[in-house]
Order: sequence, then C-alpha cells, then structure tokens
Amino acid sequence: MGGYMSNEKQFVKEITPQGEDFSRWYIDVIKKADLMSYSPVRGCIVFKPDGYEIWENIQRELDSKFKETGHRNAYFPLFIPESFFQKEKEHVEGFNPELPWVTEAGGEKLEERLAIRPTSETMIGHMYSEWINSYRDLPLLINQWANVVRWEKRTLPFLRTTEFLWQEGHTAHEDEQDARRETMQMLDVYRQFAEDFLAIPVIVGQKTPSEKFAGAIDTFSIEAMMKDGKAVQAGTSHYLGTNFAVAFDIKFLDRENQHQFAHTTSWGVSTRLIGALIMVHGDDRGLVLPPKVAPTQVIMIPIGPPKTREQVIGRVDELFADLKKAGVRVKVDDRADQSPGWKFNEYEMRGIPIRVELGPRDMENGVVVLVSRVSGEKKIVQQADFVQEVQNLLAEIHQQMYDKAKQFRDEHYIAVDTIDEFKTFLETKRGFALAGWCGSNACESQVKEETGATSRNIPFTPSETKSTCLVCGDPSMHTVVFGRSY
RNA sequence: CGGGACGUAGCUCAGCUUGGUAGAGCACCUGCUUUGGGAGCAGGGGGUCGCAUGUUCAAAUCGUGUCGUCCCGACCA
Repeated sequence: MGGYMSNEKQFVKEITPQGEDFSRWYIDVIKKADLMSYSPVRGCIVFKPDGYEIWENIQRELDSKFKETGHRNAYFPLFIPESFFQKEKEHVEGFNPELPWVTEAGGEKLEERLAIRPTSETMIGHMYSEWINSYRDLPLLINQWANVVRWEKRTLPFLRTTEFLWQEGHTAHEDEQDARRETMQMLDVYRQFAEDFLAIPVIVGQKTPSEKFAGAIDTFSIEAMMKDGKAVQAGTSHYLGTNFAVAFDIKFLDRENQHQFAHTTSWGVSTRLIGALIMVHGDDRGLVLPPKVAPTQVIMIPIGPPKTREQVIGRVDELFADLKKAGVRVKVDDRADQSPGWKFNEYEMRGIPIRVELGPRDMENGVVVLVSRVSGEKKIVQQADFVQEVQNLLAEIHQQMYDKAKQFRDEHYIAVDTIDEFKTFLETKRGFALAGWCGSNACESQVKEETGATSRNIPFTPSETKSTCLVCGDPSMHTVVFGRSY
C-alpha cells in the first residue's frame, strides 16, 4: 500500500494533467504552487517567496562553488552606453533586436542612448581595459549576480521572461590555454551543480556556430530534457578569444614586456533553471522539488482529535527541534482548521520532498511516518532514529529523482541516420536525436524547417558517433544532439 | 511580430446568441461539531464585468481601439 489514494484520477483540482496539455500543466502548477505572479508589465513576472527562495538556494550553492574556484563578486551598471555595443560587430547584431533603450531622463533627452543590459560583456570589457595592465593582473576572475533584460517576442514564466535574474562570470586570462581551461572548468561546475543539486541529468557539449553566443569564439552548454521531450539550455560557458579584448582594448604587458590582448570568457545560468526544475521533475500532482533546492525539505503534520492533540503537537515540536538543529529545512503545519488530507494534497502539490505524519497511534508505538513525495512510499521509523532516517531519505530522494529523470531522458534520446527517422521519432515519442551532421548551415536549418528541432550541442561524450549527415548523407563532421527547445 | 482563443469575486468558470436588479462552486469571516488522504451544518463578507471609447433611454452583453494572458508559427538565456 502506497501513500497515495488508490484511485489515480485527477488529484489536485485545477491542475491539468501533463498528458493532456503540458503547457497548461506548467502554468497551472506554477500558479497553484504560488511560485510567481504575472505582473502588469508584459513578459515580466513577480518571483513570489516560494519561487524566489528556490533561486536563493541556487545562488547560495553556486556562489560558494564560484568562490571555491577563485572568483569574486562585483556589480556593474544596469545601463550601457550605445557606443559600447557598436564595438563588437557580432555582438551588436546578435542583441540589437532585443534591447530596450533609455532615451530620456529627468525630462531631458539623453545625449547618448543607454541600453538596459542584456548581458554585460561590453560594460565589463570596458572596465577590464582600465583594470588590466600587466600579466600580474591576470587572471581576473569576477562574477556578477544581476538582472538583465531581453525584449523577447514570446515569453513564458521562468523559462523566458523579459527581465530575468542570472549570474554572469567574466574572466580575463594571459593566453588561450588558460582561458579555455576556465571555460571548461565552469562548464563542469554547472554540470555538477545540475546533477548533484538539481537532480537534472545534462548533455555537455559545444554549440554549433549558428547557435553560439554573439561575439564568442566557442560556446559550450549543458542541455536538459523536459518531460515533454523539449530541451532547455541550462547553462552556458563561452570562450571569447580576444574578440572583446580587441573591441575594448583589454591589453597587458607580458613577461617579455610585449603588449598582448587578454583572452576572456563568460559563463552564466539564469532563473530559467527554476522552470527546468519544474518541467523535469513535476508530475500530475504538482511540483516535485529536489531536496537540496527545496525551500522546505520536510513538512510535519500532527494528526488526531482534540483530546490527544496537545500531546501529539508536543512530540512533533520536539522532533521538529531535533531536525532543525541538524540543519534540515523543516516546517510544522499544526493548523486545526485544515484536515490532514487537505494538507497532504497541498504539500504534495507544492513539491515538498518529505512529509512527516505523527498521530496518536504513532505516539503509542514510538514511531513516526515518513512519506516521500517522489515515490509516494510510506516509511514507518522509530522516533529515536528520526533525524538520521530523514537525512537518509533526503539523500535517497535526490538519487531517485536523478535516476528517474535520467531514465526518462535516455528513453527519449535516440540515434538516427536520417531526418525522416527523426521526424517519425518526434511524432511518435518526442525527445532528442543524436545524428551525424556535415557541418553546413544549410543542413542544420533544413532540420529546423522540417522538424522544428535545432541543434542543441555537439556532445563531448555521445553514446555513439554517426558517420553520415542526417540531411545530405555526406560524411559527417560532428555527431550532434537535435531537439525542440524552449 | 503574424494566425487563433480568452480577460466577469482570491481561484475555476456560468451569464453575452436575443442589451433591462451581476451569479455558482471552491476560497475567506463567525459559531458549533470535526481531524490517519481535499470534513459537516448554520450564518456572513466580497466584483467600477481588463482598460478606453462609440451606439443606446439603458452595455458584462453590440461596435471600435488598447493592454494583458494562453496556444500555434517566425526570433531568442
């Protein structure tokens, strides 16, 4: 007997089942779970406390990883002079369509328009040119936590909003080798973070030229699969070469007293990770949060009639204090005006990893009931072992969630030889396809035209290599992951 | 930015075709009874019908415009 009611029919009212309409499901869940609110401004959402706290947990973990790898935080201006964008040709072409401009302030027209940053390469490049003079100033390893704005045509809460929160690392190095090492190091930080913290398996690889960042030499990404088979780019890391150094005159004197351009990198993840989390792990009951990011990891629910209530709550409070002392994020819901059943459903919908039930029967037996959100399994444990059992279960839940997500991903990730094979796969099953690619833009865009899928990346460790292009049949240059994406 | 749909109570929606006192369920407040998978009864509060404008004696209802959301396309973290 599991923890769920025997009939599996729609459990949470007002959440559309995933199988019926995945987009509706997503919107229903984030609203019902109280993660965000639409704002009066098009495409901009309010991150409500439960949503924002997920971001805070992401921030805390990543920030410490950045610091472990030698980076320090700084903050740069929101406004970027128009002339800065003109300095790097690819960059301006890439971002112009989505820039908002400040043209007037204090009732007067500005001499030079100010863009609201879509990313800070230009501003930071400008500053770095002032800060860097000698090889002794390198490497310069800085990260910024910030909001950025991109005027997107189509928005979706968390996954693509007009204004979003992110971090952008910007580093400068003496030579290509060191900059490339940084690029790969941070990509791996992201990979590890996605797997170990968010329980999301990712495909690590390099972007094709058409998908790379405007102004980068090489762009790398980690790609995650949502439960509808679509991809989310969960993190990127760029080797920028000397493109921005040349554009912004980031020069230093090397050991031989020669002027050299610095090699720079940038890398980032954004609040879209929250959307990815929801779409990777959520189910028809609502959110399912991995323990490490969950704002509340354990919800304790005392059960029973008024006559035993005080006693039960007293014991719950003791157990609560023990857990809290052990560093677990735990809450008690001892409201008397909601039934236990109501609370069970409510906290399942909100994705809290573990529910703890304690009632009169458990009091007599000296036990407590733990229920896992992801598996629905009930586990009865001795109160004496409570803290240890909860900690074990939290770790177990993380692993189960990762395994489950990986199994789903693998089941929806196939190798194909032809575009027709891919099309059939998309129609019947949905997901990613691994395929050979000759390297031409024409073939890449034909895939998009015929399937709606784009190249996600060229994986570093594909399960197999494909020797011919899925479109033209010529010898392939790369084995690429294709998929529809958010 | 094109094509489609939708904006009425905190939420989900009915009412609109055929203009005439703004409704239901859930949520909320009060009281009593309840409490191991969304409790029951009784009473109560809450809406300038997205906004603007036009037609009309009269507009949630008809017309126009605008803003927002969702879906589908073109562009993107």
